[in-house]
Amino acid sequence: MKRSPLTASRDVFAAVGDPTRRRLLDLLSRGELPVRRIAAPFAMTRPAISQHLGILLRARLVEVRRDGRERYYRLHASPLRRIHDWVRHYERFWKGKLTALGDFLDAEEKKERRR
Amino acid sequence: MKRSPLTASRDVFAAVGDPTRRRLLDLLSRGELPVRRIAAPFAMTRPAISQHLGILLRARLVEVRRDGRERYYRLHASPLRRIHDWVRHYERFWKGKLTALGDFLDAEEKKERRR
DNA sequence: TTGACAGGTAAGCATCTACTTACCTATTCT
DNA sequence: AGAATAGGTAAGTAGATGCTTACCTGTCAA
Repeated sequence: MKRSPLTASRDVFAAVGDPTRRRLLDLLSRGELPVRRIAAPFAMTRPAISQHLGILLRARLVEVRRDGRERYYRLHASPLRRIHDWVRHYERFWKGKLTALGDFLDAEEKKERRR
Repeated sequence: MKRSPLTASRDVFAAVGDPTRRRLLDLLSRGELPVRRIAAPFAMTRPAISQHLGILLRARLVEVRRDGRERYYRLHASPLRRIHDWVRHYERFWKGKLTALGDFLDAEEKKERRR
């Protein structure tokens, strides 16, 4: 699978694949914040946070609002819907409702393969 | 955020962050398959697929069963629950139910900050 | 207007990642 | 037994990632 240099910037899955960025979203789910405030609880420099925010921005997971010299970032959760929908497909598997059917299908497929 | 060399191996989010691995899970959701069958539809060599399966295995997203010289991989969806739970937390945001409250909280926080 | 603050951005670096090819072991088929 | 098949694993590589420091612009306050 080709991965252009900006994959994580666009792909919600990749964007959320990083634990720091997940923490950022969690933090922003409490309400909008200026960068300085966002960066404070993290053990990394502000530019690093800025870069993570840039990735979240390009994945449309956050929005910015300028106010004087500050930039307030706020959560924009809707792209997470894509992940939600994808995972939801698998819900039936871990809920066990499909175990029997799954096994049945597996067996059927094995028969198929033998032909 | 420190990332040991095997991060993706353990972290479900990272494991699922890769599009190829997502496709693998989708494929396996139809039933178990031997590696050769799994690799067929992918435009990449079998060892590459083997490595991806290794990562999914360490993330406990798949299980293997040996049968002669073949190894049947099958989906083990339950770790996806973690992602589901995490995303579900944000559901209320994109459903818009919290927009008004969100704005209210933002406003409150701004007042707070001004003090 | 000069300095301090907010924050984006470039350059550089160490490491990780997603592949490849080459090779090895276990099993089955003749 | 010997060849073919299934598939794991090592080593190498190009490029992506996650940081850092250095620097720049825009805004506010004295």
